[in-house]
Amino acid sequence: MTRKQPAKPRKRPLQARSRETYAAILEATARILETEGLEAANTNAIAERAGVSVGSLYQYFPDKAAIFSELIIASETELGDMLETLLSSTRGQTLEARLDMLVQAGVQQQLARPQLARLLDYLEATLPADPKLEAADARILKLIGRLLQEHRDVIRRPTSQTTALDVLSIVKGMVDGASFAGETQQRQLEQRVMLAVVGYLRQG
Amino acid sequence: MTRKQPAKPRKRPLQARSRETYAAILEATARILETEGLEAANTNAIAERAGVSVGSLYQYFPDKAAIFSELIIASETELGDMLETLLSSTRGQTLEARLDMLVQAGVQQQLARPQLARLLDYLEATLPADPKLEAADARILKLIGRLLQEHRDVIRRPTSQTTALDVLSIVKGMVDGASFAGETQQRQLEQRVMLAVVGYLRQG
DNA sequence: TCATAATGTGAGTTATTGCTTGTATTTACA
DNA sequence: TGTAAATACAAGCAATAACTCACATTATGA
Repeated sequence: MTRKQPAKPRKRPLQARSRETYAAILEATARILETEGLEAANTNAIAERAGVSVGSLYQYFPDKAAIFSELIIASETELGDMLETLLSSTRGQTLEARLDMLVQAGVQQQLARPQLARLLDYLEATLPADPKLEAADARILKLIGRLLQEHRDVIRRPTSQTTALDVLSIVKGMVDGASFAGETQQRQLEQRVMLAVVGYLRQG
Repeated sequence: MTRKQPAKPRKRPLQARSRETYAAILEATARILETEGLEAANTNAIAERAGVSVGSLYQYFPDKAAIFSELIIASETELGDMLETLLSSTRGQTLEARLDMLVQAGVQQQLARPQLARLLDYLEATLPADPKLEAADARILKLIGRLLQEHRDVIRRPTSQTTALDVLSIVKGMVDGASFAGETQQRQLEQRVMLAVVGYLRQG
């Protein structure tokens, strides 16, 4: 995984059978990552846990890094979808109400599998650049940015990409810290995250 | 590194020569981690980069995980020392002024070697438990907690360990996010972090 | 029904990894 | 200066890694 170009993609799973194999590999990787860590997530172990052969694994993923990339993309796509739905279904409500939904979604996802979320965040910084991954990333920031834009009259901060990133970083940082300390109560954590996010946006 | 008890410590470096070897190993590890990532940080590579033999490495570290542990401890001790000095030298000043110093110290350290800081944060969650590491960790939280305690009259939040951890998490999260996005201007970032931290403490 | 494509297998190859061990060199100090 | 302790070296071992390939099985559709 020494920072190189992403290798050429392999065959796409077409039939139902191969789509299951593909999904099993991703889920097995996630499970190993969150229970045994990065160093335990080798391709032999992944294949075994997924109940398939290494050969099958390499039919759909050009190398190990590609599996990690796909995991991150899936996770970010999921979050992006949630945010998109949330934003359009709460149009007209107050900023605080909408932010609350947004924070809820973010905390929920990061807290559902905290070890995994933390690890994927780290991996994203070291994986070979992947346009699909960058797109999924940009989409989330753009969605947050749009929310801020729609309420710019009640926000003191400039409604820039930087502000959107700050909001996202606060959520991730606080959930990481809390879950590391063993906290699992989602509601309380959400409320504290809201304090920080709203406080940040109201000041300055 | 599959989550086991920390192995018995090896010999301590006594003479000047061995203290240099020891330090070189730590610094080489840090450099590899921040430039090539976790998977590249194997003991052979570390020894080579440090300009010593593997044998020497294993004279001072029982295993690879111990090197990482030591790196984290060193980093947290450094931050702890800074906070301690800062807190005692600013007694009597306002909360905002003191927080500003504190945030400055935190941002400075996390932004000086962002890749490394991010990686050490991740490693801390997967390394075998180490009492020294936990102590260094607890010390930082206690210092932040003490600051909050001394100004509890102007803070709306309960001055608990949780609040201290939240503050630390906000700083780490925002610096991680910003450095990932390529931001390097320390002063501006500090100001935004202050907005979040102060906003968080003033609300609720 | 049968040819072809899609999917699956896992032993095997090559390289690397964490770590040990026997030996050589340097230092402290009596 | 001599010797024991401290320090350094690096060849090499056993384990494990990423990944390939020749072959087997299953699905598709004409």
